[in-house]
Amino acid sequence: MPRAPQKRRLETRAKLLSVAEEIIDTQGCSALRVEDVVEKAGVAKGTFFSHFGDKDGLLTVILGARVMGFLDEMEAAPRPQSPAEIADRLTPLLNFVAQDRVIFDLLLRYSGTTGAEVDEVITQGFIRQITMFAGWISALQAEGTLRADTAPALLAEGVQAFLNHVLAIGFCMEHADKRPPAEAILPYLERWLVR
Amino acid sequence: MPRAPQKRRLETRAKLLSVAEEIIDTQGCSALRVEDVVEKAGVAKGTFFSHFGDKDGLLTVILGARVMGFLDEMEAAPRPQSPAEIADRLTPLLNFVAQDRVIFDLLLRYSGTTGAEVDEVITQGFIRQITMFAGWISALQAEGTLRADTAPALLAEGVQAFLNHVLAIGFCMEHADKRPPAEAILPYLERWLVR
DNA sequence: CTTATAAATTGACCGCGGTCATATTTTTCT
DNA sequence: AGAAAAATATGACCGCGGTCAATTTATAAG
Repeated sequence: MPRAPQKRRLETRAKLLSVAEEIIDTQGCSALRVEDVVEKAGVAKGTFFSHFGDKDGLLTVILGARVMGFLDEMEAAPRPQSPAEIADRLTPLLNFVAQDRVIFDLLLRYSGTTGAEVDEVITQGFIRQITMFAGWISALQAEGTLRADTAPALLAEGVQAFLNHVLAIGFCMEHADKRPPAEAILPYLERWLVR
Repeated sequence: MPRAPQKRRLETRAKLLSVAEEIIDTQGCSALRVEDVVEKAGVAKGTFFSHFGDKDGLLTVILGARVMGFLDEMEAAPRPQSPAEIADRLTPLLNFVAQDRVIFDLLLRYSGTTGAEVDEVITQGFIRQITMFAGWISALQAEGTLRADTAPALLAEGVQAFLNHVLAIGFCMEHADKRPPAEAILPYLERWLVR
């Protein structure tokens, strides 16, 4: 079994993460360059890759943590009572993902990982998200608000599909259709969740 | 206005395209390297980029043409009479896109471009595809087969969303769930298109 | 035919993600 | 404490997409 990491390693990792987060917060994910990170952190390039595998590995850790934060908020808020309220709950997460194509691309790459590799933060996030959707839907089905002819799991997957769809659309028309994604998704939810 | 390209330029372009297509057919899109293409075509690197802008530009031309071929087939076939038959019509295109992540990623990047830049082949392909879906749906609504409470355009967009969803899922679970995408999409179509 | 002008091509060069044999530091063992 | 072993860090190096000032080739003008 692998030995616990030494203090030095944890410090190096923390340094790399904090430098990277600062760059992301000030310049966005697209501007993140590994060479900048290692230079500002005062470590060698190889060290970066021994910690995170590749650039996506770093992004996975940082973005995964942020996604988890949004999921915490969603779970803390009262359960939505309608498609419109579901769209409301999604707003912060959608705006976060919509702000940068790099975020969307990275999340999408993991958006179907429901099986193996559950160690990945992002995978856990997706499972949690789908589970949460299914919980919302299931409760609303019981109250008679949503269609009851379809399993909550399938409906939840569909919500995920629409979510990715409006995000993808948003990235394509650079300036046209400035409608926020949470608004764009509503027509789909109303048609998909209500019978 | 720009002058017509010279014969030499057309030959160079054709050579680059044929070499690239051969590599794609034998080794797949992921294995396509610009340096290989220019070497096999006997042309300098800069020439490649003066023709296609970037690597994606080349892929756009080649994959766009192939997608158009699939759309031709779909339009030639008799109009589908049910969600299951819609899934049938989608099968060749879905299998094509599902064969390589690079194809999926590239198509997705253009999948919402309905406004400007209509000169792009892929954009035209998407518009054509959505229009075709809407046509199918509209006809089936008139026959009473599909739900008539929702505009064909919105239903067609939803089909597109599910299509991308099952493809994304397919790429995530490397080996598990070997179900072909056309089969995976059916439950969604039945719930989305029928009331 | 010669010269000016535009089109097409060239290849040295750069940026940046990623690798790996080597060096340094920390831990373990006697 | 000192030696062996394991963990960590290093930086020269590579692959490959992409750039651009300079060169060659084709077309138009005199």
